[in-house]
Amino acid sequence: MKYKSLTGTRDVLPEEQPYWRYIEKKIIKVTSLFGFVRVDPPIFEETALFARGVGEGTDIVEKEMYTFQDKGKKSITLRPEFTAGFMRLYLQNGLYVRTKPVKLYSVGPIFRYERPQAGRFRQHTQFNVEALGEQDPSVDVEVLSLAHQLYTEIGFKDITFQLNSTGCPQCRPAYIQKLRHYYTKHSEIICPDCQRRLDKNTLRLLDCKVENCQPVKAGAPVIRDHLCLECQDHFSALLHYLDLLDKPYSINHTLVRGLDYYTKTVFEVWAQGIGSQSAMCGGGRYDGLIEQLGGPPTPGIGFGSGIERIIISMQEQDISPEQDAPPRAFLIHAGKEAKNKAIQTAFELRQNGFPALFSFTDRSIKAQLREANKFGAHFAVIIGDQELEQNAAAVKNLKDGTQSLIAFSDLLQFFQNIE
RNA sequence: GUGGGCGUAGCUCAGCUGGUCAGAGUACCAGGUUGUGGCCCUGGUGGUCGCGGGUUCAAAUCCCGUCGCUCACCCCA
Repeated sequence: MKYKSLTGTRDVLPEEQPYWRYIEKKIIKVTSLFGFVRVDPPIFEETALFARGVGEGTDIVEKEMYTFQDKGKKSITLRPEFTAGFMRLYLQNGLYVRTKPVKLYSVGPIFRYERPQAGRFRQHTQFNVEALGEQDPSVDVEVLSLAHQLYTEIGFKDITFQLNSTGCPQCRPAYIQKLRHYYTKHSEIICPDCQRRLDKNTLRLLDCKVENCQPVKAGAPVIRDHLCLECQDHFSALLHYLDLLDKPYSINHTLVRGLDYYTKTVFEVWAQGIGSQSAMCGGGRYDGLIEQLGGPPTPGIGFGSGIERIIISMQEQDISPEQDAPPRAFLIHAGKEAKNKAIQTAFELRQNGFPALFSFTDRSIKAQLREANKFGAHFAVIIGDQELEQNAAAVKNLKDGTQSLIAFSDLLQFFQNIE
């Protein structure tokens, strides 16, 4: 084979489609219950939007974007995440005049040039939710419980949030200072990666998995103890609401997220079976982002959830997507004239809304029946010389094996009565 | 960008101390009823053993290179 799918991309074959349709169905249901409306920003935007929106220093911007020049010499980037595009859409279309919060969602492909591994692809699909224009903690709960209900509806048991607050521009710098100071004292024992994080990405020190760093990590100052009053209040109110709704969470002081724009609330939902990647959902609040992009001060909170990871996790946990296979007929012919009749009948049934298939090749009745069975047909409609003589077809119910002769003129009605 | 593992029929893999080693399961096709499926039985189609080079009388099997895949790190859904 000369051509292969590119690294980190995958084909979704027919067998996997039921998962996709099942999840889409649940997304439509839950978003509508919560009053979120769908928007679809384009898949590519000008590069600067993502550079500013996601953050110049982030790995995504520094090394993971699919950036290229179009024929007009403009720098274009395939979206590496949804949020920046949502912000642009929100500002450009004046959605800020609508009643707040403006609750939006979308589903679509995301592109990041990364080394693939279990549960990670260069093209993956995200379900993304954003609530814009209101900073009350009840909006945080709105978004979190949407995620919770979605996963529960899909069939996951015991969904628990990993929760943290990463503060705001008022209180975070001081905490980072403190953290850096603490780690500097232990700089000789920590791993090389942590050495680098120390000045480049200080918060990420808390995320290190290296054994030797764990004792240092365990003694590190906790951000919750260093939040400003506003952030403290926001966090406790959020916890209060979660308790009120009985949504399980676990406060994770080491949960930090890789995008610069997060403020206050950050959260993830973890799942089994995605390799070392455990986040099925990740998001948080970003109260400064829109302003940073040139808009009016607008708080926001949202999350992204990887559909592929949801599917992997469903398979891991034996959650199968229910699929409703409508009954359908398979036309079987023996002889040329019968084939004509079979083809005509198939088209007539289809035109009247009843699914019908027929065999293209002139194989034995037995082979055609096997074919019918393989396609999951409910009925085999057998047409041969005998049937043609009687102007009727032998209709066999493949579920219970019964068979009866039905006049051609009654066939359509017969099948329409099935449903 | 870094490190480990692997590349044999459409798919999942066995064979890999070099010499019936080109195999199994599954899928596909056909037969087991003269016009009737699902289970079962039998047979068949199907492979440059990733690619290139080297060692050898002889390589899927050893060595080198190369491409690809995969898992993990970084980071992320």
